[in-house]
Amino acid sequence: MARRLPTVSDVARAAGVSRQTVSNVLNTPEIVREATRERVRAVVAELGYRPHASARRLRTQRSSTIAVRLDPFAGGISGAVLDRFLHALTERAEAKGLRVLLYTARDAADEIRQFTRLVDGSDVDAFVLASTSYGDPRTEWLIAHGQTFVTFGRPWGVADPEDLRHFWVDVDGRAGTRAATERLWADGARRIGFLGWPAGSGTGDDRRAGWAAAMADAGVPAGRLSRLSVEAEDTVTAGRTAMLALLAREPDADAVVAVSDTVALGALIATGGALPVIGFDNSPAAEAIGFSSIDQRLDEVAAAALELLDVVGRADSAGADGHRLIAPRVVMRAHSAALDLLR
Amino acid sequence: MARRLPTVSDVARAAGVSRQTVSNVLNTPEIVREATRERVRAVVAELGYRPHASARRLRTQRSSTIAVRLDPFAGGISGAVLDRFLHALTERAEAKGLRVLLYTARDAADEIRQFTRLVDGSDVDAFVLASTSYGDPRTEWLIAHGQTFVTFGRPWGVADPEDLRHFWVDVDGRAGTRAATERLWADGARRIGFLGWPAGSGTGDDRRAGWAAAMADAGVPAGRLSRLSVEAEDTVTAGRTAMLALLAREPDADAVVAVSDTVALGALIATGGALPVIGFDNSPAAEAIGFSSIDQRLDEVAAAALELLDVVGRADSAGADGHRLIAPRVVMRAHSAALDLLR
DNA sequence: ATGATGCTTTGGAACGATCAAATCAGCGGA
DNA sequence: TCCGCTGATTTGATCGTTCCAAAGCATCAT
Repeated sequence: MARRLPTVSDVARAAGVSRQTVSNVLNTPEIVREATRERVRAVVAELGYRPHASARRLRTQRSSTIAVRLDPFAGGISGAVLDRFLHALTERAEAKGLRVLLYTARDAADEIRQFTRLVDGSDVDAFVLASTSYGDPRTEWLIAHGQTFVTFGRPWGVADPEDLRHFWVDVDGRAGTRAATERLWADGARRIGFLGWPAGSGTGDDRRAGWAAAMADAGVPAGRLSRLSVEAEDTVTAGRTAMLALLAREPDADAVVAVSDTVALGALIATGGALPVIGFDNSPAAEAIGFSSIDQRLDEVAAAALELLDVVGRADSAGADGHRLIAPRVVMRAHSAALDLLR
Repeated sequence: MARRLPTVSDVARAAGVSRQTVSNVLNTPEIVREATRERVRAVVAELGYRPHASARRLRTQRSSTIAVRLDPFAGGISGAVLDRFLHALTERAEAKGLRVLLYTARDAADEIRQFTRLVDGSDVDAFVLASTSYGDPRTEWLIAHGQTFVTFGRPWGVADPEDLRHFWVDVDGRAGTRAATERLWADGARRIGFLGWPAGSGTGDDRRAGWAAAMADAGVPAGRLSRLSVEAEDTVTAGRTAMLALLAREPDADAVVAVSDTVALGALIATGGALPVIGFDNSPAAEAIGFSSIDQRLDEVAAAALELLDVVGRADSAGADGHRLIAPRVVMRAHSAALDLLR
């Protein structure tokens, strides 16, 4: 095999034009006369010509590649969220002619070392980061070094979340739990509990706020609200314990919104599936076991992230806003046979 | 920012040698005199020089990049297996100075289209494929086009699995279920059932064979064996149904080995956690809920895959054998609180 | 006719690295 | 002394693409 691949010169010769014209047909077709354009295109198709990616990158000094960190396996039932995001991102990126390069890192310092490696080798021209933390050194490094990047996750706790040097996409957790709560209310539930993470995590607080807002709008007094909300770490057992605590405090609770599928599963086990529970993440476990959950619409998130990178890339990004909030979707599931068996 | 990156010429000038010598220090240090080598290395470190990846690729016609397909999200509890493999692979690849590029494809034809795209653009110089099927057109294409690749998964049903044009790594499912069965036997179980996929899938049959072998070795007669084995599709509900069928046929079954964690979860739900069940994949769900499972040791698999690519790359690969079977490990878990609650 | 105008096309150079062949220095043997 | 040999280093060419400046060439107004 190993046939020699046709080059732009081969195409040019076969089409009776110059190299540059071929290049123009590929990159800026509008400046080439129609007849020439068609002829060149025909030859390209016939020879099966494909531009040599590395040569192009060398010349243009851009790589058309975005780097994504593949996190150390997060564990837990919802661990797959990032992987699903990654999948959606890859698919969208392909459609835009972008490559997705992976890297891993043990900690932030290690990750910054990777940044230098990838940037210095001109391997990538943008980064997509997930799960940013408070005062993240990674984003600071990227900003300081003028790198293009977008994060999946708001920069919680930063003074100016609208800072245009930091582009981000996130899921509107608040809207999600709000919608879930309203859905349960519409279905007749009146004492809807919330199992959330301990206060202090931006994401967790945001999700709790959505539930609280929906309940308040429905006229539930604040005093009752605070009794209906229980905190739990993100494990199945903690979810179970929290659910039991909730029932002890409010025996007539008639539905629950949980901050994650993991916690939701704990709640389901505690009640034997007697109460409707809506989790968060729409994880494989939720699907397999058959309970309702809030879907993050990672496909939309990925699309938005790439759109933002487009914007970042262009010089005229001054006017555009640098972030997107994606509204999640509540996926209701009838209790499955498997779930009934929990009883 | 956007400082100009130092090139090999800059280093050469600063070190008072020629470009080529710098290149030699980097690629074939042994042919450079010690004193020169050290001097160049010092300058490299001082200037923070890093070779421009695309330029090198253009010249050498190799990319130091391997492509991995990110499958359309498989769904189901065990869906994360591939993602974990991917993570392990990325980590190992980094250590070897390889980049990992992702791509997606809807079907085999689409995937072959991706092959051409990646190969023609000289983007990658090896492929890692997962979950190969019988008479896989993808591997045939890769062989026909002289591409370097390794598969995670045996070429089931191929005439000569030792075919040296097809390198593969796989998990020894048979050894895994065998070990699991022996473990249960050692713990006192005597009527150990097996919940497997319908006959015909190489992987599923292999896993069943391990259980059957262990049971036969322990002296269980063939007639009883066939009654202890039940088939189930890979869903929680099918697992539950199969478990009920097994119990109807053999009411005194006292333990179960399942072909996957999904099926295992169904079995657990059916029995309320009364019988010990060992699943396969050691998925997040197994960890979260707390039941035993067979771990595929994806880290080993990834390392082996990269080793094989090394071998493939070298010309002297004639002597080496072209595959690796990784023995999985049984992870026993005490019944967790969550599991007890299933009761 | 002439030159200005706008659109297409062209040849040469450059991107940053490595390959292949040439050069150079040092050394032993004839 | 001169030649050949070995090992270390340098020079020139090249990979495939796009950028740049300028040339070609109709068309149109002067």
